[in-house]
Amino acid sequence: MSHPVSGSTGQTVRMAAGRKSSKSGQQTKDKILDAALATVESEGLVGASARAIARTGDFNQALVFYHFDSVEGCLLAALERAHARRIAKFGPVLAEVDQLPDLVQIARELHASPDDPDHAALSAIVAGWSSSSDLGPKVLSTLQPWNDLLEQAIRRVMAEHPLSQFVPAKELAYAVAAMFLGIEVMARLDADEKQTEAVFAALGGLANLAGPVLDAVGKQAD
Amino acid sequence: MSHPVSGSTGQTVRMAAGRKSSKSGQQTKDKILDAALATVESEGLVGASARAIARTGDFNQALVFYHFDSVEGCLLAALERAHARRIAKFGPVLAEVDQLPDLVQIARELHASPDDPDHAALSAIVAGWSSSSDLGPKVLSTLQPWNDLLEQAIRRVMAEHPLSQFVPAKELAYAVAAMFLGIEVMARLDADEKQTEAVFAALGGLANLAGPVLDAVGKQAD
DNA sequence: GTCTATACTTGGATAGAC
DNA sequence: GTCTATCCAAGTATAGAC
Repeated sequence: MSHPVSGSTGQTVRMAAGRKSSKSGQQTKDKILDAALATVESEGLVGASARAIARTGDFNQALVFYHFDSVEGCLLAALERAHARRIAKFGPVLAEVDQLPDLVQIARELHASPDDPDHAALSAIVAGWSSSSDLGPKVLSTLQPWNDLLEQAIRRVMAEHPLSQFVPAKELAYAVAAMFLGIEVMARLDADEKQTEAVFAALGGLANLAGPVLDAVGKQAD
Repeated sequence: MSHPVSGSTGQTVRMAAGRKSSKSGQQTKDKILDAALATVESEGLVGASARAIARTGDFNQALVFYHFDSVEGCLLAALERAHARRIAKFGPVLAEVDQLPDLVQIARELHASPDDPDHAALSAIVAGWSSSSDLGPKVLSTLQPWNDLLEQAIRRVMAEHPLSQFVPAKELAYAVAAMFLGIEVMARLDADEKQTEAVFAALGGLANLAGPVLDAVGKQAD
């Protein structure tokens, strides 16, 4: 069935003492992670069993355990890789934001970037793993960079504003991150994208409003 | 709606031709739903199988299928019952809110009411079922009352303010609901409650700030 | 009408082939 | 080092007892 060594001739580069190149291993890992995310997206987190993942990617289900020890480990690795990608792509932009509308715009792009099909799966994993033991902390630490970036962005937005001292940036960043997570979760429940679009549009509008309002308050505070 | 015949003695009332009262059936149903929520809370949504639920409630696992057809059906029923309870309890209060700080306060109470252990399970189900087909819409319609209540509350908060016409209450309600959902999801990932507490406190502070700010802008707009 | 014993399906994990 | 055949546990669901 199928072709485990598609494309390449299976050229396992020979290294010292019978060790093969780790290249094929890495490729397989990537293939598994791709399949894992795709499966979560199509079947939901509950339906993402090792077998289902293997069906999606057309490989033997035991590979999941060989490469990642367990299904949970596999999904965690997928989560981490996808987040790393997204941070790499959006982190630099986010690090420059100093206006509220830009922040909303980035969230909007994060929500629906066509080249990033992982997206829907991410919120499903984060949300679905509000379960026990050691997974929570690990997921949380994967998410942490976003919070940090958001916190700094909020500080830049409020910089030099007279009210900035009353705005707890860390907690607000947490709340904003929670909001975007919540929107993703709701979007997955909702069939039509239009409502989500409307919400982002409304947030954008409010963000545009916030600038002048804060300015007005700033003047009045003088 | 709660117990139609609460307060009676709990005997199996004999009816014509060997039919028993449906009361025992209802009691069993409630027992199952209680166990279902408790299981989601302790094992996570993924771990909430019929067997796990039955273990928690100490009954035969097949009862889940007899009374609710499927595990999904059981969890959906549990979700609906719990939300109905919460709406019954907090709906009237929410319907009176006309100030931002009160809104945050209600969210805070919703988050941790000691007599309502269902809470953590709810967000887990909502979040985890961002999966396929017909579940999404059903969950969404269960959630709808909250959105409506929030929308009206926002309209009352903004009533007669010069900027009210620029605030899309429906979309903002959606975003606020998403935020609270997101906070619950994050809270389940997080081990310590302190961070969540801090976030609610910060939101409360900001809400207190918002009143004067909006007033100031209102004056300036004249 | 209510519940249990049991049949059958799928999933996780490993011992061993290549 | 990579992958497959196979085992056993756990899951869903029903046929039939009470």
